[in-house]
Amino acid sequence: MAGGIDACLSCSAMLCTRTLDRSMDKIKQNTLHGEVAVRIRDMIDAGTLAPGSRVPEKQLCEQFGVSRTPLREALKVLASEGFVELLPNRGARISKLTIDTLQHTLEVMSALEGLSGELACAHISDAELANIEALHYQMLAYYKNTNMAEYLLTNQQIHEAIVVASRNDVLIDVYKNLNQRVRRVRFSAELSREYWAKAVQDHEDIIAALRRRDSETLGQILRRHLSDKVEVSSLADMAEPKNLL
Amino acid sequence: MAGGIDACLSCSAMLCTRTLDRSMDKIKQNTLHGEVAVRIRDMIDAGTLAPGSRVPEKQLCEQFGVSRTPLREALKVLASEGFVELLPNRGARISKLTIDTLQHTLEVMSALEGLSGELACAHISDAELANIEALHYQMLAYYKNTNMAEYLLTNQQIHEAIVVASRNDVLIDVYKNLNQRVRRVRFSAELSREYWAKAVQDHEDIIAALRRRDSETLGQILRRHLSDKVEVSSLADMAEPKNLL
DNA sequence: GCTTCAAGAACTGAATTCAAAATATAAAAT
DNA sequence: ATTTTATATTTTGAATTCAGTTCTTGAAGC
Repeated sequence: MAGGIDACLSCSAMLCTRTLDRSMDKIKQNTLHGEVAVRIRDMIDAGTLAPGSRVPEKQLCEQFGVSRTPLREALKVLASEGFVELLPNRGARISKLTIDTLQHTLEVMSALEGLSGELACAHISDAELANIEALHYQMLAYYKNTNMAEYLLTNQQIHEAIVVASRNDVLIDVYKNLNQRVRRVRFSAELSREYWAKAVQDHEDIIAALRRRDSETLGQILRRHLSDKVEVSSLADMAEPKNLL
Repeated sequence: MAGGIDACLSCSAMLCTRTLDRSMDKIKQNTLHGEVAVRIRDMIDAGTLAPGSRVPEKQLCEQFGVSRTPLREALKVLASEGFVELLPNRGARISKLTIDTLQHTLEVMSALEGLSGELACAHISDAELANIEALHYQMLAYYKNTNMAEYLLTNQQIHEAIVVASRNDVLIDVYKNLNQRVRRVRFSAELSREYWAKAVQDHEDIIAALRRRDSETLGQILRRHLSDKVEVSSLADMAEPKNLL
């Protein structure tokens, strides 16, 4: 059981390597503190740094081979992103991801995806649409095979492609950040048969609206799509029990 | 002319003291780098640090009476928030706020306000609604008196109150951050008579929908309200000419 | 006069140092 | 035996230091 969860988490980390995060890397300059921040985020996702535990500065410095200065710079940034909390004179602690915060984050992401959909209808290229259609059929295949890990990955890629098609850099940036925050639990979700079927139907509608460039409809669907997930799916499974405040 | 702009900018800085920013301060711990970040943000808003110019580390250290360590920590955070850009081996530069970025930011804020409206209908208390109604009538008075500065201030307070009423902390946090990013130009906007009348009508509808707890309608209005502003108002006046890329 | 290059000064990024605070350990008292 | 107090150790926050880079200045060459 624990092994299964671990496997799933590392898969979710891998996913991000394959999708939005790395595709943005062209712009991103390689600062030392930035690299450290990436590593720490990954360790949080992987569970190597447990939510609620203190950040062992010295140990991480040795592990990364850097001094405390860039590490602490990274911690300030991670704090402003919500990954850690700064405790006065007690360093930093890994943030817990409560069900409330998860719900709130997915609500905001829904709103952003809704906007993405509207904007994407105005800006998407034929090539991008074709790519999304291809991902869609691939996803349907995974659904039919009950391959949930690959389904979730492809599903995520579709949503990211729509966000990118919005051509709104602020939107892309904020969405990416929020997605990172919930990464550690999103891909450990166990979808119920019922919900899964509903999500797939949503995606059929999403593709149809996108083909028609029907921004109104696409916006509506996407604003509900993720929020529904929060309500319908086994939310309790997504945020680890120990993370409930 | 320059004096007038300065006055307006300092007013916009003051505004934030009176509204969302400080009301959140209960939670916020006073870290040194955090204080420095606040000061630098204010200096950017006030124009003391000009967009496009390099950040004078040494000078600011002397001015704030701190060493470079906390200052540089603040700069990393400000970079992740988009206020400055980090140039490898060349320190930090104050970000320019282009018209595109402004437009993109207001679009995202619109989407967030739309969600706020929907959530506020479900969660708003009678006291909060009464407060918003009071602000609304106050704002109408400023409109009739053609007092644009106070109008914009009160307008902002209404929108913030709705966002807070959403009871979604992630939403409040992201909105606050985006609002900060555009603070420096938002309150220097010159509204046309025509647009101004339209905005006021929107607000009548907003209050009405809020009273009815009509989340559908309120969401729709709010999703358009700010975006319209972008299209209708004198956008060119909002982003300083020198900020156009 | 203008450009090119070199030496020095200033600045940046990151490691190190140091004082203050927190934590752990050990001794004393109940 | 348990709690309290005192001391030592560790950790944190921030200043300082230092190597490497960029910028400035001025002389040499075209």
